[in-house]
Amino acid sequence: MSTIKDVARRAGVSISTVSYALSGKRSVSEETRSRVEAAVRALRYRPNAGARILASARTQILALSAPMHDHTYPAAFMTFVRAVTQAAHDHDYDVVLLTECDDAACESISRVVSTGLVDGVVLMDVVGEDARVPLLRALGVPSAVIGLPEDREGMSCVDMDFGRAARMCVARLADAGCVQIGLVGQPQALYDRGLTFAVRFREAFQDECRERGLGAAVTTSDAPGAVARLRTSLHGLDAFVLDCGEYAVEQVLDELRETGEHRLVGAAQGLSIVVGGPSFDPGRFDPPLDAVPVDPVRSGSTAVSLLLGQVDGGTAESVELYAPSWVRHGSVRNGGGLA
Amino acid sequence: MSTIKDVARRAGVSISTVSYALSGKRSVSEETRSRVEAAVRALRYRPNAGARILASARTQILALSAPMHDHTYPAAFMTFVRAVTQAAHDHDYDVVLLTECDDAACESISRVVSTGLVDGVVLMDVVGEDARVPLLRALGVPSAVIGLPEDREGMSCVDMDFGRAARMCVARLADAGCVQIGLVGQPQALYDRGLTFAVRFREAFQDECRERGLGAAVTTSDAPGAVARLRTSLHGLDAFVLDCGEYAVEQVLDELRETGEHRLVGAAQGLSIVVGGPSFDPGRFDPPLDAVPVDPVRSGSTAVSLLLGQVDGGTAESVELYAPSWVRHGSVRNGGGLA
DNA sequence: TTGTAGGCGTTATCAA
DNA sequence: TTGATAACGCCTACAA
Repeated sequence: MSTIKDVARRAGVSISTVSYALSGKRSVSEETRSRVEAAVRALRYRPNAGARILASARTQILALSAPMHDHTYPAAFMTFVRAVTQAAHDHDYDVVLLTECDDAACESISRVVSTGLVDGVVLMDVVGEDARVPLLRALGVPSAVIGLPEDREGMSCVDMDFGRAARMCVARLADAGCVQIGLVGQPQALYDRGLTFAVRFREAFQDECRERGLGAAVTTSDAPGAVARLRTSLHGLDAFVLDCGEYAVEQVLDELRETGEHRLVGAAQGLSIVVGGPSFDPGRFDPPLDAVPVDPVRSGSTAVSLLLGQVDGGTAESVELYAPSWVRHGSVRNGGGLA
Repeated sequence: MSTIKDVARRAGVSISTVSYALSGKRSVSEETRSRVEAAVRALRYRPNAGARILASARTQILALSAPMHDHTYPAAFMTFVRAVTQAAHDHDYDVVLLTECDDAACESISRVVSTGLVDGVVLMDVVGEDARVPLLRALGVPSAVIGLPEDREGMSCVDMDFGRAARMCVARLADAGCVQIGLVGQPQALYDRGLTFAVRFREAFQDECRERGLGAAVTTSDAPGAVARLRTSLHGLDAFVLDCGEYAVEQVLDELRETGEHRLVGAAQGLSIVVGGPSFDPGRFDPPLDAVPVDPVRSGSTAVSLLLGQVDGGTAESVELYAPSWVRHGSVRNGGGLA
């Protein structure tokens, strides 16, 4: 491996000139610059990461804390991880992936931060009272949170507005003439863990139904039979909101299939269905389903931008809850009150 | 942030003594060691990553090249990524995740290697003629491949023996008395890309059926209707081998459900089904399915071990194809010829 | 058992 | 516009 010294010698200039020619942090004559560039190419020079980090106190690396536990949805995990790494690479950053949970997650974060391995930390999969949040604050490291922890003083957060998403689902169903709405929520464990997107969605769903005087029932997607469970507590059910994983959506459709009701999804006299906040494609079900999907790319790139803003000396504390948008596939009657 | 200098001063020893006390690379008296440790705790000292990397030419970081394209299975991706990061952490290594595909994947790899950011590279999702393989060889960097590229001279590879897995599926079905076997393979795109596990499985399936004089038919899982397609080309179908994604497995079961055949899966006169090489749980289907699953933890930890062996000066070139093992859930009649 | 000191490859300050 | 040179923080021969 050739070093900056070799480049300097070959280009007939000093080391510092090479450094500046490459970083552009001070002006260099056109002629020297091209001599330096030629030498760089000839020697296939690449600045050494360790030396650069030591001298500049910038690593061009950020940590992504993406804890993986039994209830992690693979599709969501993958999509968000991809979005964050993509956004990071767009800004010439690499990503160190930390997959531990709970205490081990905190230990990993403190290790990479306090050894100076990373310039900042992105948090995925946050819960209401997330131990990583006070940790990041204590460490005083640039950071961004995908999700909405309770305690967000001084934190930068980004997420879809799941409350608004739930209200949007209810509103459209109501506009379409539905009056008895059942929610198939996440597995109970997610609420117990306090995953904020799930909690926010469910609460807003109930609030909106109450405010509109609609019948509402709620169940979780731990076991099959969600449709039957909802029907026992709410008669005349005419719409479903599915805030659950891909597989649970399939189970609901299977249940409807047994009675042939799946053929009437979206029909004037049939059931209406909408999926809340999926990170998978709601159009590939049979029948295709309307949805209010999250936007992982937006979440990821916003998180990275918020983070890098702090690295460059900016301030933190900004919460970006972006508006949900509706994706129509015809599973809500009357086109969701708009047709 | 306190440095090794602060620790040395506080402990009343020299810098090198602190270094040695912490690394254990030379003996230190019990008394000084404890004084050093006390100082480390008091100052919350953590060695600086950049400095350590620069001085030691070891980064304790490895790159995981896990290209994400449209056909990537989320569950498999997640499981393997987790396994690799877990194994790396067990060896005090961090993982830089590279998600780009094709040329961009190669560029990322050469960047992190030639800047000296990583000590080695793990490859996931390799295809037969994978451009990353010759690249790694040219770079002369420690590496390990999860999968089996054509050209593996000087490479360390690990994977389940998918050929043997396919033969095992056929053998058990044959032992159970099945004579007409249909394979639902991966989407065509995976074969076109040359993903080795898919190709190896399919070829071995066909070979084994031929050698045993069994009827065999093959289709892909691009579109629903796999069962019907197989039946048009093979009459009297009595067994299925499913080497495909989770969703495609569901579709096959749905198809059988329409005719009520799903109730006879595994029965003496019914259909037999086995899933080849899944990284998802085959027991959660209805009915639960027998399978010959991959072992992502084994693949990941073996890959990391092979890699770190090279970092410590060992040699490369070793191919570990571990034997498949059968997971029984009752979807093959006669218990797979063993009951 | 411990200390001294050179070097790792950059960046950035200070002169020129 | 350019060049010396002092950090950056740690590791590790070499000495004692």
